[in-house]
Amino acid sequence: MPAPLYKEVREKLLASITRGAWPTGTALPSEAALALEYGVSVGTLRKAVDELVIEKVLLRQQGRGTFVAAHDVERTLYDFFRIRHADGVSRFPEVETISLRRQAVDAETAAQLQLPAGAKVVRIINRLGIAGVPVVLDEVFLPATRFEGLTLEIFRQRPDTIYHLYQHRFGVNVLRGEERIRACRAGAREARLLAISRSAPMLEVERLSFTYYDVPVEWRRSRVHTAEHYYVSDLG
Amino acid sequence: MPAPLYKEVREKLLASITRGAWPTGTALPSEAALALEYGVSVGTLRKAVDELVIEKVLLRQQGRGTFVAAHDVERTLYDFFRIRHADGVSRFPEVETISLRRQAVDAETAAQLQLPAGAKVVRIINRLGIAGVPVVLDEVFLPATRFEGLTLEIFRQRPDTIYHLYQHRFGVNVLRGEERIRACRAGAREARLLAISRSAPMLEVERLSFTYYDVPVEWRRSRVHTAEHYYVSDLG
DNA sequence: AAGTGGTCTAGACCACCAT
DNA sequence: TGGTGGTCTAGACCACTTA
Repeated sequence: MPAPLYKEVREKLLASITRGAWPTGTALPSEAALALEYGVSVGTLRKAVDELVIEKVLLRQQGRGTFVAAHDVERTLYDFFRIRHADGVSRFPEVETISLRRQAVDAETAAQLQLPAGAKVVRIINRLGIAGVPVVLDEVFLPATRFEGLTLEIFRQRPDTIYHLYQHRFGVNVLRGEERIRACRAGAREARLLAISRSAPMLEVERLSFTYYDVPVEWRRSRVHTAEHYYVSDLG
Repeated sequence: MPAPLYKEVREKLLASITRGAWPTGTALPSEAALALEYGVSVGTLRKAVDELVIEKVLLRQQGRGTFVAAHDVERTLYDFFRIRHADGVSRFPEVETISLRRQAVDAETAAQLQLPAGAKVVRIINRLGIAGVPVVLDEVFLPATRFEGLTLEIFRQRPDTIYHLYQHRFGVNVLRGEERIRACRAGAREARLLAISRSAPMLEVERLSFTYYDVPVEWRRSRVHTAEHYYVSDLG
């Protein structure tokens, strides 16, 4: 047999989830019911669910059920925001959206997002502050086809995190990302918007984010002023 | 019952491993034998081993056995070396050890390594090159008591990686690390040893590494020149 | 009390490795 | 061929949540 049974079950579950069989935040049928439906034992069904829980596609709660995971503040703060104040405390940043507009994709972004030349992207510029101090300048690129109808108004008035907005409004579930970091100098724009001196050393962080099946859905380039902050990364 | 049975079995296994019951690289008794010894079912024993495999304390090989994991080049390259050439290819760095000496610990390092004031540390300075180009200047601090007998000779003549040396010569198994990254400017030393201009922007990477039970065993501060290289990090 | 996920068991069979 | 880990099953019982 090429693939183990629990891998096949995992695939069926994932297919159902991406198809929208169970909307974000709702409960799946019980493990016993799913095992019966797929014609496998509960143990095998659980092994399939285990994997999706590790990938944060599903969320188990003892006594309550198994749910399609929803992006919330904790997920964003712990998994997708790697900047800490020098005191070590993890705080949620204040996001101030400066602009949002649609434009033709540039070559670099097209390559990262696997878009054809000439495709349209939504470009959003944000300034992030921590405890009132401006620290990050963000440039976000989204494939326009996946985010039709996204306006500055909607982006600014989201009640929760950016990735929660992607998920509940556009059905785009960001599961993981890859970041590349270089040192750079502040340019005129960073100096002005972050109130720092030109040519101050900064981090340039590029992020490519993926949804189900490793499809890229967001490309961003951030510049981080690390005088009173740092970027954290776990090894091992 | 406070802790599940498989957690207790995990603890017993980990205790035996740290006690040195099975030297690094050797095989444990079979799962059936261990289950019998601990008085649990094979399923429960496997669940305990599963966790230690995820933590990379143990290594399973179908048909051969379960082994105490040994640090090798792949582990170092994929888990503990986050610098890539701009072309995206992952290459193993050339390490050139510039100095090794013992000295009294400074306040910062003492706090990180949880050492008392006045304790001795081994301080090692390395220059790392990628494809012949010097890229990183490393300052490594080790608690002297754990690394008695470590000399420049031994450090330079290790056959394998630095963490493999720690493991097989001093019984120190590095399992995970935490890194903090800031932007900085090259100083006189970086400019001289990496052949770059003074005040060029660089990354300052601080790493605290841990062994079993989250005990810190190594503290290092690196400066990385990112003109032709970048640092990678995975999110999610 | 009923329903959910979490733990644990005992055993069968398969895939792989060494000899 | 014999021993190892990998998969899969069927069922019992426990812990937790909700009503």
